[in-house]
Amino acid sequence: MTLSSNTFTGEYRYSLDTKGRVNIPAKFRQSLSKDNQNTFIATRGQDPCIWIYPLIEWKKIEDELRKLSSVSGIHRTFVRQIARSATPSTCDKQGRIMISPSLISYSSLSREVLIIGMINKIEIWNPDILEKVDKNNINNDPNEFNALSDKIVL
Amino acid sequence: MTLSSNTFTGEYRYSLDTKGRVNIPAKFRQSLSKDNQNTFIATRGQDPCIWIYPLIEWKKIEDELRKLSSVSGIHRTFVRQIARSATPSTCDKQGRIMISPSLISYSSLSREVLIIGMINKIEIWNPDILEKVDKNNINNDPNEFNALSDKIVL
DNA sequence: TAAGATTATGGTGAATTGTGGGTAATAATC
DNA sequence: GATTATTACCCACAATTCACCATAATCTTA
Repeated sequence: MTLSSNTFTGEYRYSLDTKGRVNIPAKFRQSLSKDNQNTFIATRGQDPCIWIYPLIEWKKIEDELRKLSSVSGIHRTFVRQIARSATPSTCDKQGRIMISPSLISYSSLSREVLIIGMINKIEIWNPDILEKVDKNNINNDPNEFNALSDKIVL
Repeated sequence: MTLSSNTFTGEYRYSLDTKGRVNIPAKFRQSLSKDNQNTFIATRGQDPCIWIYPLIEWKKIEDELRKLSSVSGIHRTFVRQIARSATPSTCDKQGRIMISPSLISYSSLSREVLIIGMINKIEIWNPDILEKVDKNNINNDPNEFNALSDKIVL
């Protein structure tokens, strides 16, 4: 009840059950505004993880994608990557959503999953893979973020 | 009652109890405006410490983070670092907030902690680590700040 | 010095939450 | 139309979380 609606933060270790369902953390569900009708859109992330948007947030993405001209090959590829795997899913009464087999294999999920609040969306990771990605990022220039100081004040 | 609301200054030595709770100094609590609902958001600092924002201040950060495009890898990493560890916590009747185990380990907190007012946020340090960081900074170019003269008047 | 505020510490219990699995309803396939 | 596969709903259980209470010690202020 404290954060803005449709805003997600925090990190949770949950499990993907044998039916391909995964729980949406209660805190995330509470943050959802009514007009989402408990519905999310799951799609391939730009990293090897799953991105999950609340319906309302997804519609903003749709609008952005519409603006990309399909005359450009890169644009087509980009739109295709995101659009083809986007699948809507509604929470069941226990607060879980279903993840499609193709998304599960894309993000190499097994039983244990890491759920991360990313402000306007949710990420689902295989914990081992995120760890590797993290290490990779650290090995890059640690002052990498400095350039962001023009864009954002903390 | 003298400073603007939601503005923090000063330094305090407090203790982290065995349940991971830490007291927010009374002076800081008194400085909080009502619309914060006694709620803070704790997250990883850019230094090895914890950053604690009053709810209202955090919402500004949220807005900034929303503007960063997830098409950029650096932006994703940046948002993830901050968002994944961001956890809201409301003061209990004793004036304490809960600190998550992952934040405690990130900032290497043990029983004794140093709480520092940083104007728009609060920092929580392991005193030993801050001392080291301070020494390090001194060893750098003492004129390092000069470049800031365009940005701030003292 | 006395009274009031503030901090330190830990215990308790009610409410919530994550998880597993059974079953009925619906959709898809042949 | 019959059979199979898929999906969503329901119930149950164990574990955790978290807010509240109580109390002692310390510090501040009148």
